[in-house]
Amino acid sequence: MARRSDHSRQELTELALDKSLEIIDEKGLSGFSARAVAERMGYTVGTLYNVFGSYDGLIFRVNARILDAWHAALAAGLHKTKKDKMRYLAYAYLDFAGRHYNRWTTLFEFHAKSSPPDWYRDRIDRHFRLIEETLLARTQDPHQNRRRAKVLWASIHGICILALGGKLDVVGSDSAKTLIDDLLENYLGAA
Amino acid sequence: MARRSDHSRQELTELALDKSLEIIDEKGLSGFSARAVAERMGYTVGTLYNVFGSYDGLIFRVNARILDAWHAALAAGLHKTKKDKMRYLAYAYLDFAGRHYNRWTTLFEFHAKSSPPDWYRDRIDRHFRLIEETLLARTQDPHQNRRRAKVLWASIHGICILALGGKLDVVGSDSAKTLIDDLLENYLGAA
DNA sequence: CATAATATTGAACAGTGTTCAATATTAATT
DNA sequence: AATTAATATTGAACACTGTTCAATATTATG
Repeated sequence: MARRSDHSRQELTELALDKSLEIIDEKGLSGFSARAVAERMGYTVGTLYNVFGSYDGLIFRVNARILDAWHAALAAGLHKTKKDKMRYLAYAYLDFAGRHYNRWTTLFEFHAKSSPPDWYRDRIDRHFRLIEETLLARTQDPHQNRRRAKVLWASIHGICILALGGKLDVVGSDSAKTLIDDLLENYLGAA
Repeated sequence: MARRSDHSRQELTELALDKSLEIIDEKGLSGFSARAVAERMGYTVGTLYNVFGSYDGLIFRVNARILDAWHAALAAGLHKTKKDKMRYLAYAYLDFAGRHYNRWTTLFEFHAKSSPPDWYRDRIDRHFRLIEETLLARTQDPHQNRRRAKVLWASIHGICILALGGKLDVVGSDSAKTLIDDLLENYLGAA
């Protein structure tokens, strides 16, 4: 039996999240389970439930981790970019989704039974604000800006999720990148 | 015990698909299970597996039904529409997704372990061709046409899935319809 | 009418999230 | 230091999932 002094509560959550991402990287969400995580931690399901309360509670934390990494990857290069920030953002979006495909799809394949906690919604908002602020360099009208941000956000998401999921017959020249180029060219070029 | 003369094989599949859609309409994919379908049919799981082979096999058939209904809804009004067919198509897309939300999300929430059968891919292609052909009225270059169809297809999909899923803060004026309008206006207006 | 063929059943299996009494470990108190 | 209170950990149990398959019931065939 694992002694309770082996890991503090915080170390325990850290360990759980690490092992969770490990499993997701290896097998995706379908290979993910509470018992699988517990086993890799060297603990049992009970302990996991004592820490996270429920399966949903655990995955929300895992997804928050993924969102944090994703946001960091987007924001990092954005500050260094001077011209055409919007295009950089879209590329970086696609790049992360492709590089960490299993983590990225987990964000959307997971359908919680309960509604997301506040700290999770905050991370979604933060993600969205990135596009909104990048667009702000182009437009001044805040209403129009928000609407355009939503359209671009949703469109880029749609392109990534269908293209990377192999549901758009994207081969050769018509890669996901090309589609994003086409979207930005025509949508923003006209606006 | 149900006699095997009660329903022919075809009647059996029909019954199963009907009950499946019934459950999905009521509870969504999370309330859907092989046993639940069998129970409503008045049979047992074994019979269901004898007919459909596997859970994935069943759901692919259910989803094909949903795609058929969706395609019919899109195509029906499209032929009657004269001007701005593209806008009609996008509206009809959104309308079906909203009117039969549980059926629509089932199409995307279901993640098969096996790759889809040919007759399923055909239905996806047929769906995509609708946009492609509608666009053809605008452009002549087939390469450009295909690319634009993909971009629009993915973008509209992204808008619907995020907006209807409540992940875009779409309230008041910024409804999903408004976003679609904005997309078509700017993307096609420039092209 | 006997036999071959097959449709249907229901129990069994391994897996899932979830709960919770029993136990082991630590902290607090005397 | 010994006892007691508090809590972390366990593992069995529950209801559910998809899946399999021998046994049985039903129908078709010779």
